[in-house]
Amino acid sequence: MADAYLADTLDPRTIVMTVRQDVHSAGIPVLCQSCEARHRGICGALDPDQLVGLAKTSSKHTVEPGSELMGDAETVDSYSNVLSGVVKLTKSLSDGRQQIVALQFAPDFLGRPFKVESVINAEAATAVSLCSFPRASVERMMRESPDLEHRLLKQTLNELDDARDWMVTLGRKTAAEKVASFLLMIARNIDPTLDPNTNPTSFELPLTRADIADFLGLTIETVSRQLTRLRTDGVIRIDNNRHVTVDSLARLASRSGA
Amino acid sequence: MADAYLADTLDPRTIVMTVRQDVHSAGIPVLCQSCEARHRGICGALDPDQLVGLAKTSSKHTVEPGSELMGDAETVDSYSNVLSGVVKLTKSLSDGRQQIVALQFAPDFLGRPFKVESVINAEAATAVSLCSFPRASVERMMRESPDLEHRLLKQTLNELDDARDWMVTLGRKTAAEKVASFLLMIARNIDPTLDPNTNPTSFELPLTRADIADFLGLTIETVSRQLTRLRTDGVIRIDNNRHVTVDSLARLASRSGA
DNA sequence: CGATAGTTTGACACAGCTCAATAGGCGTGG
DNA sequence: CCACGCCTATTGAGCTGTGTCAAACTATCG
Repeated sequence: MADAYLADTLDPRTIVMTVRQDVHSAGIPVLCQSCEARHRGICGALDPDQLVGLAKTSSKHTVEPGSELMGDAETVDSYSNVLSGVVKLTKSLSDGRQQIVALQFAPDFLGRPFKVESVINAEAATAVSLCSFPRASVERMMRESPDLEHRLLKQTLNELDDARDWMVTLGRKTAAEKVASFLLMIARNIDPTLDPNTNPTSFELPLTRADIADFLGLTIETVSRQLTRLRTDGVIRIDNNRHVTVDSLARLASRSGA
Repeated sequence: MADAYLADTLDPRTIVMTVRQDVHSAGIPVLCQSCEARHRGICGALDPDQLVGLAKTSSKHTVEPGSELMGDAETVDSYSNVLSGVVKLTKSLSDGRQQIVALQFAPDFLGRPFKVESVINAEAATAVSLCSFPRASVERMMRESPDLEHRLLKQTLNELDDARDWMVTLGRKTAAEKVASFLLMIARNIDPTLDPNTNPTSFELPLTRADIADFLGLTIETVSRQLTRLRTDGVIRIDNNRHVTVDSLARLASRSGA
């Protein structure tokens, strides 16, 4: 969580270009140059000048799995982009029952604008690297750049679509279908370019069994039983509890209820 | 879903005002004057000139319970504001299992911008009155008025919060808690000014038992049993299957698991 | 190599589902 | 005004998928 951000922006390469507003990486802070969020994420809405401004107060850092990123009922004082890893957003009932309401992957924007208090918990599911901005900077940028708000609206609409898709999974699918849906969703998010016909695929599960249960509205035991069922039926292979190989995505999809 | 919208906007009263950009209802189309959406909804983002422009192509109309407002995989060519009544948004699995993923009340904006196809179904749960705009008009307004997009972002963020709250209900609550949560949610949405201490409260259920079941991820029978249980326990009273009276909202809330 | 955290497996219980019958609300027509 | 039929809601009886509790297994790491 160091604040060594000025170092990067003072790098000589930052000011290599002479022509302003040039084609591509002209005038772009080094901090941002190889950043995925600049292309697919919300930073893509900013021009080089704005990026330089934002980069002055932003910082990259990496956190351990399990770290709290945003506490329930805590005041939110910064926003972040997820650069790598997986963040889980959770909500809890007073008696401790928990539900994961979303997973965030790179280059998602993390934080809830226009609300001082958050009733959601954000926690690193895996090792996560983030690029964080002070709340005030983001809100100023948003006022200056309608395109930034536009991108945020688009991401929010996508998250809303995802949330509603997941509501169907939670409300209407069987345990077996839930687990298959989960694996499918992970496969697609870990490798967004994944072609349904590209078989086999393999990936690391970013969540423990307990997390998967909290995401699917099931118990650990039921998740485990359904995974072994998929394994014994030859739909997936599992190594080291975390590494999953799917021979036929279509076969997995046919078990997901969609 | 008739296209008789010009009738209203040609009404002479529409062009009564002479002073432009004036304090309050100056220059505001009659169509909009007593419209809740102009105050609490997204139309509040528009100045009188813009309102006049939008009103030219907009139309109020009323539909019967059960009418489809937006078909699965149908091309969306208009957006609407809900002026009264309740719209249910549903999603279905291929074998017919259904989940209601949201209810929309006045003055919600109805439609999914930036996507030509919708994978969601919208259906009138009660009699519904709408104010509809051609897709193109709304999108032009959005480009012209960042504040409009800002309001849309805010509504979308609220809907996302609602969806995630409901995910907890679907994934982690018992049948009894689900039904109590549902009644509480309806009570709050029918009368948004509802003070938790204002007792008793009473309202019409906008949904059939089947709809409630689809919203809660339960069966009709379970919903019915839980309602009778709440009734025999004296938490609610039910007349004519639809009219519910809650003597103590706090007592209902304590059964909702929140 | 033991300790710890995560996972799997088994036996059993129970919440909620299924199927079936009954009851109530409401409009239509006699 | 009642009789009928239709649709919706309730109630009952039994079943089953998923939860609960407990024990065994496995991976990882000091």
